[in-house]
Amino acid sequence: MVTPVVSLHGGTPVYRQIATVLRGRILQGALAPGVELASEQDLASQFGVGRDSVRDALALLRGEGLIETRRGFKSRVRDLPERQRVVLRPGKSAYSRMPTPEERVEYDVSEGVPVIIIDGVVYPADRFEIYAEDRDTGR
Amino acid sequence: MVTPVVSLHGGTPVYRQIATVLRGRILQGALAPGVELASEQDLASQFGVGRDSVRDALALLRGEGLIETRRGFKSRVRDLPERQRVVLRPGKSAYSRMPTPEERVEYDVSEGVPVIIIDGVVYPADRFEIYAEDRDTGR
DNA sequence: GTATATTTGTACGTATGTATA
DNA sequence: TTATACATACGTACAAATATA
Repeated sequence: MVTPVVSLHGGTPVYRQIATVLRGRILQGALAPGVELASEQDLASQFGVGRDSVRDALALLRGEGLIETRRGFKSRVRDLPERQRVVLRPGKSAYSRMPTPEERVEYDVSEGVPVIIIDGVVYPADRFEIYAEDRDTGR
Repeated sequence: MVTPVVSLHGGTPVYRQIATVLRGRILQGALAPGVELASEQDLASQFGVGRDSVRDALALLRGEGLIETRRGFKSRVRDLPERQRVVLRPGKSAYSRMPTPEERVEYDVSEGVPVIIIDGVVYPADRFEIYAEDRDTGR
């Protein structure tokens, strides 16, 4: 396979071009959940760019919740768990926002993952979804 | 006022220390919504660090939805609009995640702002909240 | 158990591009 | 036109966490 073209003169920043390539591989399945990406150094060599551009690209993907990175490890494609239902009772409301650093630690929320707030209770949005209960059927 | 202490040897990375200081000023009200922050260059001088550390700190705050940055402008504290209610009908579910780059453009979603998905419809989470309709009262 | 290498994180620098004032 | 400000992209160096020999 030929290394996808990344050009300095295409108008689009290099790091976004790289992010687009990697995002495509993830969404298309070439990079399956749980799979490790190449190291930043290797990606930089493969794309013929500096490590900075690769890191910016990976930061974008992290921000989209597509990959997760830990120091000492290569980046991995995120394995999205099934979302559990949280019932939103009639008359109640819910909103979503990014977590504070403290909340990220307390609830073990990955980068690029919002939280949902119901009655002041925090639900990481990658593990929970909201469900409006149907009174008639009770489910 | 004395410039808050930022130390290279405190264990906590400099850019996080700076983010903590600025976040505190925002949440405490010293930096009100709509107010401009000092330029990256000035902040770097004030804190006695490189521009990179300041930029990393601002990126954190952007990711938390606290500030917004536009090329050519100084960063500004975000002015959060009131959230409009979106009714979640009984039996329906909603979830939240970070938007794709395309969605961010299409729906004009700022950095650090998640989206809520109901029936495939995208709602920027800083402008909408979910409401479970109460059938008895109709509101 | 101890080094050594690998990998990401942090922090600095420089230069240039693009948008605004 | 000029100056300012943020964005991009390159580089270096070292720290911290992990994996390996």
